[in-house]
Amino acid sequence: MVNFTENYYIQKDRMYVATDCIIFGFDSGSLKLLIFKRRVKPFLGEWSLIGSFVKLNEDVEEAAQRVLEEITGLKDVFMEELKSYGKADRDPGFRCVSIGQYALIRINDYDKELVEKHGAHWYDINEVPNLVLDHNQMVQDALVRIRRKARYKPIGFELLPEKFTIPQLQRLYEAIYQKDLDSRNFRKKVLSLNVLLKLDEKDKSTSRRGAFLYKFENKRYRELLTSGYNFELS
Amino acid sequence: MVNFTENYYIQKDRMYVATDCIIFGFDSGSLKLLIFKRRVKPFLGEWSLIGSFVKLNEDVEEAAQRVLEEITGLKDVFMEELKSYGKADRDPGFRCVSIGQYALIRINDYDKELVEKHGAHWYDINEVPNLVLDHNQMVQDALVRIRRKARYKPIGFELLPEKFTIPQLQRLYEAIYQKDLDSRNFRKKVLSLNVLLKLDEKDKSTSRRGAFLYKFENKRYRELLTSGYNFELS
DNA sequence: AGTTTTAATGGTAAATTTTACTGAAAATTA
DNA sequence: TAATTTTCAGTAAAATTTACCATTAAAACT
Repeated sequence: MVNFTENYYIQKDRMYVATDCIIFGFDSGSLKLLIFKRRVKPFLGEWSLIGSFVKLNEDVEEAAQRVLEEITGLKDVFMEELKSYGKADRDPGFRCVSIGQYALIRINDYDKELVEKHGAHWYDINEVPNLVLDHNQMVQDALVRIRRKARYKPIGFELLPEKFTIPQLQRLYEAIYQKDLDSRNFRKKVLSLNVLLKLDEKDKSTSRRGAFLYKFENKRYRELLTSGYNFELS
Repeated sequence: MVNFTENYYIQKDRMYVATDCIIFGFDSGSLKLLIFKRRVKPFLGEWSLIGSFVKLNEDVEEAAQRVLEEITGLKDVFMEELKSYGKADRDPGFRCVSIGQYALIRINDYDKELVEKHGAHWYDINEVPNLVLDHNQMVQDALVRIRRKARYKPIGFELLPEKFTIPQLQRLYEAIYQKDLDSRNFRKKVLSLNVLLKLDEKDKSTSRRGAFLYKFENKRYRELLTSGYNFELS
């Protein structure tokens, strides 16, 4: 919510706008959330999402991208607004409306040192500890959102490396939907969407036989969209 | 966005939060939007959504309900957050983040005099004039949202009178999805959802034969939800 | 070298859902 | 009482989803 390292001088009779990032990754078959141990008061030592005030001359979206880059070293991360959190009493110190934004990142791309420097930790989505303020609510809302959105927009690919196998993709969707999928039916369905490019390479890290690698063809997807196509993967 | 009748003294070096309401109704087979001719500077005489600053001691949601009640006389209207509009330069006068909220109202319930007193007008969704600031964008975003959401949540009923006929419901969905639906298939589908209660009354205002009236059973719907049911109406 | 093991694939048949379509019933108007 | 209009019921074809079996490719283990 509020990053006091920025040394703002807070005034009680003013409205502030902040943004908080709900950062998701995918690893070892489950969704992960990146959270931070606060190093400043208030809430020193407690777990929290990462966030910042929105500056007067800065777009809300810019603020979120700025925070995310400071923490992960990544630019142009997939990020979308979740919703605003606008209860008058949500922050006991002063009045602040926070705009929640969820980010999907490829968990191996980020700058590990940078992340550790900020006291961050990846938590399995089912083991997230208590967070400050309404941050647990934000996480739950974000999960509901991506579970819905993954059905009709290809956001899942933001969580995978550029090259991935069908079984990997399936494990991702199983983690998102929290249910097992039939591998043959999943393959049939996803390939029928016509947005995956099969490569000549195999990934042999997880199986003996090895599985073919694929790429998501964003350009193709956008073209199809213009002619009434709709992505659907449940 | 900003209601200057409230006589705020705006300061350039501060952040403000406002809320704007995208108010939808349904009448004569099409979706309508309630907009206002501004009676104060700036943008005097131009069309605009209705909105207000969010007060320091007020939830964002409360602010929206307050505005809506001032204008339509209605309390407890169905309203949900759309998204925030946070571009730094969106308002030329000062820095203001607006939280867009869309409301669905039963078009005959509102207080006509009150609405007229505020210089308001219902516009067909396809004939909305130029609005101030980014308000046209808000309307478009809200339309996309309800077109999506109507598929999986029973929000449509918020736009109809408590008692409605199946053909009425169908015309509503046709207006939302902008495509014709087969009446027999629509009826079959909607009745199979098990959330409509058939009444003994008929509505004869639109046809000779008269069509049976139905009610949406919210309680039933909520019960079904708890056991893995999902509403879907396309 | 051959057998076992394990995950990745290709395929097919049953079950379910969606789509397309015809016609009768109920009331009003002429 | 005939014509008109809108509601509403049922069924067959088409498409999609689901539930399975079988084969393949490569590594691991005799």
